[in-house]
Amino acid sequence: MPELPEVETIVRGLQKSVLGRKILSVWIGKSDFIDNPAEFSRLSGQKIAAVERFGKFMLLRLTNGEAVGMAGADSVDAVTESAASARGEEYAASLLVHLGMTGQIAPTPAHIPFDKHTHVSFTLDDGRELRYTDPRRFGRMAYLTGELLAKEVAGAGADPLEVGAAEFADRVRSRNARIKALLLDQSVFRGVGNIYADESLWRAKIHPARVGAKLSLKEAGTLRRVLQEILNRAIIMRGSSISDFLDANGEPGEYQRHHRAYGREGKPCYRCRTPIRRVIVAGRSGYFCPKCQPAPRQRKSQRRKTAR
DNA sequence: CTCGATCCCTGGACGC
DNA sequence: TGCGTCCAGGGATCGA
Repeated sequence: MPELPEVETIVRGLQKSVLGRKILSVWIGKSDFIDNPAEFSRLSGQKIAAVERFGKFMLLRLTNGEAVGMAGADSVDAVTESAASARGEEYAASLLVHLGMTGQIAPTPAHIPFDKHTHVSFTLDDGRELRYTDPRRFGRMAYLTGELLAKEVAGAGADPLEVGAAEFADRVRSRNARIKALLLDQSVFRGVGNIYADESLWRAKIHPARVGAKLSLKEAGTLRRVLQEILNRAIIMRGSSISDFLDANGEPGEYQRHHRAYGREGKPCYRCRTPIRRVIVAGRSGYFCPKCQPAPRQRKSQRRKTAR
């Protein structure tokens, strides 16, 4: 399940492998995970000018190989466009890619047969094909121009690696939802998923069902610090390979070896040896140490819902 | 606002 | 070997 570190790993791989390549043509198989598949024909002829990560999204920034301006664009517009482009502020369009649970994207030599679940393939000008493969199709792709992209970006939460202590504490402590739900909410912090939520809560010794507003300033500060440490460390280790995550070179990440809570139900806590437990919080499995991460006093609305 | 439930989808685990 | 069943889970959506 690609979260921030895994997406960052893939983005860095794509920056090395496809930056500057021109898309010659597009092939689409199943398209039910694409916002606007008809628009994809516009990708032909465009150049991949940048690859960026935005939360769990990847953005392939595109510049038009041909004249950028619309019909009738005069030279002033052309100069403006060029200057803006040089500053890296504007692109003709962007291809938004979300890997969902099982999505993979990688350049592949054209002679290699398609994987069973390859749904999109971009033929590049160097003979390779940038292929998107996703068995469960929980991912998402969209061809976005400036305004659509702006709308997409507007609702996103803070980047957990960039957010300051004050803003982090405010985003958490102004909410009555449980901290696990807040960490998973992409409109609060963009990029955090189940693994790194559990890992950071374990490190901060905070129970996943604690209410955001009831965290102390000190707890919020600790949580931010360990979350950033964990994400940065995971990026260095090229992410966690839980199911089938592979980086751009087909190599698994290493960070799963450092998991302290996620997936460790019944195994001893690395701090106190108490068996790790699993609960459902915010509709997701949550792994935690019942001793190190003491449960909050029960609210009437959250009585035991985990039995089934 | 916050919650749980439901759906999307397929592969893998498990039971027989 | 081969079924059937259950489950995982990011995110959208809906009703409570």
